[in-house]
Amino acid sequence: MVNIAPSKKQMVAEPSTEQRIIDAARKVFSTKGMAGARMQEVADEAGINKALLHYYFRSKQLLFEGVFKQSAQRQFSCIWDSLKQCDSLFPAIEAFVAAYLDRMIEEPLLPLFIANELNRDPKGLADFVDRGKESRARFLRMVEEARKRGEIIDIDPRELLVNIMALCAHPFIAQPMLKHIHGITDDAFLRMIQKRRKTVPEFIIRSIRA
Amino acid sequence: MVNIAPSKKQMVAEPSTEQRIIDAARKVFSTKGMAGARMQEVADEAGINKALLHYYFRSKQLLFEGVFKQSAQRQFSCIWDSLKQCDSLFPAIEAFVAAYLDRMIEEPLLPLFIANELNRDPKGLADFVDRGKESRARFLRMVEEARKRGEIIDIDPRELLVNIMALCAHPFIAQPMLKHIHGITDDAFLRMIQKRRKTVPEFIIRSIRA
DNA sequence: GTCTATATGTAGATAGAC
DNA sequence: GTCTATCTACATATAGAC
Repeated sequence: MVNIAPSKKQMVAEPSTEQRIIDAARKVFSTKGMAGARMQEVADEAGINKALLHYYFRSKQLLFEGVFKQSAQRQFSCIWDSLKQCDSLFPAIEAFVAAYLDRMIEEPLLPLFIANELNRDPKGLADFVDRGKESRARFLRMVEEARKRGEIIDIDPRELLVNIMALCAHPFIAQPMLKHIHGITDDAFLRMIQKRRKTVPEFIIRSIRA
Repeated sequence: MVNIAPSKKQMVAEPSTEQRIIDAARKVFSTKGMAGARMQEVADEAGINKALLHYYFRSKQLLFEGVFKQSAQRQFSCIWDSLKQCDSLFPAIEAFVAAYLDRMIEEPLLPLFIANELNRDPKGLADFVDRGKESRARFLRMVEEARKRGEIIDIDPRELLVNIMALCAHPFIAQPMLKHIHGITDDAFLRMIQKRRKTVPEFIIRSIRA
């Protein structure tokens, strides 16, 4: 009797077919985009065939939406929820940057993916973007109040927010260019991002502190 | 005799067919990407038919490369040439940002386009990216020397360069999101970018000045 | 140079056996 | 649930008339 852990329905086991499909699709759609992705490639990546893809998700469009909406939702909630416990500006900036970078480390291709999707169909993601509405408004108020109290210089709160997001997201969007220019590996890139968890908030706060 | 300016080979005239194709292709490829673009759409946009596209450019791939390499080359030379007359850091940053933003105003979809292309084929653009090699090295030295002279704080020159490019490029990459979030028009977006020609260098210099 | 008509390849989707 | 084989649609590309 060798089999000491019989059919307990995958206690240690490999992920389900559906999960394998989702993971494969995320990978392929992220690198190739919706139009460039091929169902055949998703199937190969998942170790199954095309027909089974259509059995689980009726069409390419539905597969895409399923995968993408899940990622986008997680993205926006991670980022904006990070502000909920903060009530002064500088800690809020630190928390926001940390949450943003941590999330991107999980899914480095997502920013480019989202940018493309929004470019292709600006209305399509309105729901997800709006999900963070209150947190964003609250952040803008925090900036405005800090400005009135004379803690920071005179800056348009929306412009500050754009700058923060730029400093977080752009290294990932330009990742291949950075790797080429600086001749670095995936590993060195990750270390650079880890450093930025500290340097980006410093950079921002230095430039707005009164 | 009404025709006072006869066949002087298009003095005022409309652009050549080839130029119309290039303009149309740039527009379609920029918005849809290589994979999502359709030759039929390029033809419609140029006011001709598909067969004529293949007469001028043998294949979709060649059309894409022609249009894209032209844009990318112009992009990198515009940006890096702006540094040539500068020999101190702060004016160099101002010139760089201005050149970057001006170029992007000309072709707002280009940053996203380049990011996608580099993601799809990291080797493909090596030549263009390397075109700015000396200017980039020179900029990094300027940062290093300013640091040694105590004019700026202790910062990794490459990280500073990433931050500058992020603050320039990202608003264009995230343009649809910004438009949605802030509920602004194309016109208001352009005004925001014009403001950034001034505010971005200020933002950067404030954060690095010793 | 510009067109209409057509050939060729390929990707998404389905049918049906196991 | 998973497979093989096939259908259908469409996009690139070509042939050939004008």
